[in-house]
Amino acid sequence: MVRYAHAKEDKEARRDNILGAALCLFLQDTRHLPAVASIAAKAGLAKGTVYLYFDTKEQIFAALLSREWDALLMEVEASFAEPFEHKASPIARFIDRFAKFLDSHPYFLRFDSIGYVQVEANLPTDEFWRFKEAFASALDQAGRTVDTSLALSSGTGRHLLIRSYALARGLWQTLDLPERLRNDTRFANYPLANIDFDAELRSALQEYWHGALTLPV
Amino acid sequence: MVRYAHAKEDKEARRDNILGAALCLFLQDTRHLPAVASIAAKAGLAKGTVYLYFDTKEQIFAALLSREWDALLMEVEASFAEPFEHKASPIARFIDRFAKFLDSHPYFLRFDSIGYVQVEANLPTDEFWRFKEAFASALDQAGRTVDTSLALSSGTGRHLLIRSYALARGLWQTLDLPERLRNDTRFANYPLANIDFDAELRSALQEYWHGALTLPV
Amino acid sequence: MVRYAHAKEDKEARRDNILGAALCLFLQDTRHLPAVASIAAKAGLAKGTVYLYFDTKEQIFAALLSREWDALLMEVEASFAEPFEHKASPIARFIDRFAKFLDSHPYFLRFDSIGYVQVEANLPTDEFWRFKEAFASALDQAGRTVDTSLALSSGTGRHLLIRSYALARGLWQTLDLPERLRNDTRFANYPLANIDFDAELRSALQEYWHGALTLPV
Amino acid sequence: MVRYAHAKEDKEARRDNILGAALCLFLQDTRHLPAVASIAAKAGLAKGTVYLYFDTKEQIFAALLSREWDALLMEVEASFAEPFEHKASPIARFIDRFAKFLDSHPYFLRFDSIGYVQVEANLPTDEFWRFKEAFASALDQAGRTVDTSLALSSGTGRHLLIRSYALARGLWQTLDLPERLRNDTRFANYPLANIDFDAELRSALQEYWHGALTLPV
DNA sequence: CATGAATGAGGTTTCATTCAT
DNA sequence: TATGAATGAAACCTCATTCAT
Repeated sequence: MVRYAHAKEDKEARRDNILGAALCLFLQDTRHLPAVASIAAKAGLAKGTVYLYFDTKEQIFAALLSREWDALLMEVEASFAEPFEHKASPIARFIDRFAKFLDSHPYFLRFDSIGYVQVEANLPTDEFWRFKEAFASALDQAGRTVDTSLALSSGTGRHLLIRSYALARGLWQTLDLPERLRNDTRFANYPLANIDFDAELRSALQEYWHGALTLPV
Repeated sequence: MVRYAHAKEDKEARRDNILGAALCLFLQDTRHLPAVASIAAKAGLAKGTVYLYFDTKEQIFAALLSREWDALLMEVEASFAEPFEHKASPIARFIDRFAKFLDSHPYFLRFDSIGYVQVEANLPTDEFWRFKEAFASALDQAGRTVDTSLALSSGTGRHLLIRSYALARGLWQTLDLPERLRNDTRFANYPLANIDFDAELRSALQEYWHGALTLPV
Repeated sequence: MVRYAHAKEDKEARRDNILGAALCLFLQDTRHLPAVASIAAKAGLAKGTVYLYFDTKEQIFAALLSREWDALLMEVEASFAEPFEHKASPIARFIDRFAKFLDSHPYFLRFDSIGYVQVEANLPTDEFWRFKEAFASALDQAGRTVDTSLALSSGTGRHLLIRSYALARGLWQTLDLPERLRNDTRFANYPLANIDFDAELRSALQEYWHGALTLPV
Repeated sequence: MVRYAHAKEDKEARRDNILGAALCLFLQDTRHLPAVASIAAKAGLAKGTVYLYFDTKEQIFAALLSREWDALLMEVEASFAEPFEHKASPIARFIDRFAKFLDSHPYFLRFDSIGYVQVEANLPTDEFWRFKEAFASALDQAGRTVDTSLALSSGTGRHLLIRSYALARGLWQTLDLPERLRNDTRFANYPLANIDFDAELRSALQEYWHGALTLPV
């Protein structure tokens, strides 16, 4: 990493560096947004430098969220856009990939959950709309892909995706418990502690998609 | 309201008073937990008085959440426990009551969302488990009522309820936007702004329950 | 203990009760004055009741201190006033009794030390002077007894006592460490932790009295 | 004073500045540790700035105490280490310098007294040990200088110093009265109010050292 | 571009004391 | 006399952000 990021590519590298540091710290305590000071320290930068790349603390996390959302929606599109294989229906493929994505990005749902509360609440208005519109349009596009793939009426795919994600997010928040309480003796007795998120999600999605596609109008 | 709440009923009234003030303030800015100072002011009390009734700021909100959860789960149980009327299946009745409850308690989902982040993260450990266990056991009971009503295998009802609520919570967080942005001109152009939460939720629940009950094992 | 202390003797018993509770709590954390609430609880009374017997929190501790001072100075007087035994000089007897008293009243020096800072600082003026004058006159009297016993010029005995006590108090503060740090591993390595207060005090007093009585004017 | 203390020397100046402000405020009410807010105000800084230089309020006062202790013990060492002059024995020189130091640092004994109660009780454990060990080792060194100068057996010097200081501290606490009471009419009648601390200390030290060095073992 | 010192609002909690009951 | 609910002034500390260097 250069010391003075004058070139555009160096700047982007530095920006990524900051994002990486923020993510890393967030993973250590997923109910709190890490302090700017600690992000800077982790990135090997001074506090002020972080503010050369982001206007606001929340902007950092909004950027991270956007990045993750893009990745997820690309995954979704791929599930439906890829050439048909006759053994796997695109829906089963979608559920599998969706669940795998969330499983391999354990911070995503935590992040999004905290994002609803902490990030959206403090994001400067402009930034907020940019963030939301990026999300909405990526979602639209993925929804259209679903429509095409499954020959649904326009807009149905988007609904399906929104609800699928709603299920995932809602389940997560119901089942997740703060790390610091995992060692507590009472944890073992907590009935919801033994539910496996991944299995639960797959099962819920199957039920939901089955219902959505078979329910008479 | 008496000045000195000596009698047990007066104490409860005061406690409720504080909870009411907290809720009222929360509704004005649903992404932040109001400060204790403002809760006290709203309730017409001194800051210290609030701490006579609650040990911790988070305890106030945990109490509010518990109270809401109890009300919701009682509603759910009622949907399934009441004598069968042949025109409405218990499921349709459940969906209707569930949606109505959330519609008439607009803060509930916001509250629960912020609760996941702010309340759980800072609640003293003991209080946390009391809170969680109350939730889990009320949920268990409601789940059993569903099992009985629909003649399901044990534990299925609880799953159905968890997923129903997950859907509600997840949808809410996807569709909700901070009040302060409702007046923004860009709001009108935001595609997800025009989706009606109540309708969306009912539709999603119908799809889900239909799927859950018809999906071959 | 009666419920309503109307009779004078009942009142005094209640007052003593409060003093006892205060002392007991103080012994558990000798660097902080216990809270009035905890004193009341320990005494089985309501907070307000304590204020029927003492105007101020500090008054409680001033009363305790006075009581201890009286006991100590009586002990001192006894050392010098008792009939001569030829094997023990009154000085050796004084040192022994003085050290024993402090050893068996472990809270005295702690109390007095904290008293200098916390009690005197907040005692209402009138109360303060009553407290100080009681001390000064008891001291005077004891000093005169020393003068008589040792045939010293007037006022010398008081000096000797003041300085003896100064040595005790100063040594205590130098050697004492907060309880919470006694378990710390670093405690073992702290050179002053191994000095025995009682032995140190006896030795210091012997040196001092020897010097005071032999130093040529 | 520069506005931004980047250079090391500027930082030290600022630190000293804060210490000075703390000391100044302490002198105005020697029984209470001043609030951080007032220290900051006095130093012309924001509250947060103070916390850039000290982790804790108590650390400020521990630093002041350490500084004073170093100065005092250097003075002590100098008394004994300087080349012999035949008119003044090192002991007389020590007593003179010691008394002068305390006379010209009127806050030292007050500070140390309040330190015993307020600082030690609340200092974070690590900081506490650093503080105590600095004291113990400076004391050890000074004690060794005394040993050498007076040809005493090892460890005797330290004892002599501890007891000398105990005498000073104890006398101070016995004779000192809160400023606010100096104007009180009753002050004039208080017998201990007329005792001059400096004279009393010198006399007590002479007696003690004479005794310590002449007492047969 | 990079730094990191300075800012200061903001928030929680404690507790001596009062006073209606 | 006894109670204990109510008070509200402190006090400490954090941290996002600014800005002189």
